[in-house]
Amino acid sequence: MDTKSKILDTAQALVETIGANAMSYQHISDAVGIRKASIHHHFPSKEHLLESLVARYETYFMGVVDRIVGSDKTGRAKLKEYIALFESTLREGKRDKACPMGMLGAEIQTIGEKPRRRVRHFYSENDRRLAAILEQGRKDGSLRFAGPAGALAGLVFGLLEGAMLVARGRGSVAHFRTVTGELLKLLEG
Amino acid sequence: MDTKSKILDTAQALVETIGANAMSYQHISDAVGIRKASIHHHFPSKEHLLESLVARYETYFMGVVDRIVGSDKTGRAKLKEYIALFESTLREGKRDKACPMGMLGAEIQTIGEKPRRRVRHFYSENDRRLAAILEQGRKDGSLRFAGPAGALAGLVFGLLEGAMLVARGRGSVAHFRTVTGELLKLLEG
DNA sequence: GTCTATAGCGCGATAGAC
DNA sequence: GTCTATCGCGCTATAGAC
Repeated sequence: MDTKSKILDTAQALVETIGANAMSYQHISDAVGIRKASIHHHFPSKEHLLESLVARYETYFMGVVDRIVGSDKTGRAKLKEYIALFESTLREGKRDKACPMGMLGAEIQTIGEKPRRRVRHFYSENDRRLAAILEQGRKDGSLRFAGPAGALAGLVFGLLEGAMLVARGRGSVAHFRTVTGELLKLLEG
Repeated sequence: MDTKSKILDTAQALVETIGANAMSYQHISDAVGIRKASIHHHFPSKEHLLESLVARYETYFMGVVDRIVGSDKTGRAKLKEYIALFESTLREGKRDKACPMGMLGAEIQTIGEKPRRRVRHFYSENDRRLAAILEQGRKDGSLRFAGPAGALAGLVFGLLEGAMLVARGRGSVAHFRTVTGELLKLLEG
């Protein structure tokens, strides 16, 4: 695997556990096994690094979600798979991880203009796909709710981000599972 | 107002906007109008400062919530007031603010052991009160849901924290209102 | 209780050799 | 593309005068 990807992998893991503000070139240097100056060769500034990180994550995440959307399942089954994506991040590694887009959302005022725009773009792209899943569920009868699917998509995504942060704060994946189970119950009427 | 309170007020506003990691003694020094060394006289270390901040916020917040719980209203009306607390924080000041306990939840790995314990304690105390509001709503018929009220309390709180972060990321209080409106619709059956 | 002064460190970033 | 070396800054924290 090339150095650039190794740097991004490490940076992403750091954002997921301690956040972008607490992450440093020194951390990445130690983990990847190259010097700080070499990181600057690939990513001239921290803002560039974060921008690349968000762009890569959006490509990866939307690819996974697109496969879920395009599969041959009920809306409710797709929603369950979507939720499972977040739970798998939470369970990853030794220490609980939060969604990188949730962490960067919390740090949105300090990450710089370009990363900020990328994070907003991620939110928009995600909402479109999640709304499509929910709308399908309503049409095929596997989910029950009133009003625009986009509004409910905002609820579901906000819930997943918040529940991850709280669950991690409590050191409890069980808490996350309880909360998402509750959501599914509400949407099954 | 005494210096200690001024320092805590400023620190809290900073946590709500940029987070604990981005907040520095220099920021507080500039805003309060005293020197960095004077802040250390009141709070020997940043960890002490954060610990006091969370303790004070819990006392304040639970006091407000207790008044809501003890009032003569339906469970649904109380839930609306509880939600309004979060929206008022989001609208506060020039730049959108997030809930300080949500911000510290995101930064939970880097704030130190004592503040971490206080944040967890806040979550527990909050859940008890929110569950009581929801349970009352179910009994008086103003809210409809199945299963333990504690599980739904986790859902509601997670949603509020997450929706605040996402709404702030999008620079849109309207997003928060849409999402919380959607939650109330789901709980009204 | 507030001040000046400073220690000591880690940060992001750059210059230039190889 | 990676290295050594270093710059300049901001950070938390401390010592000691007033």
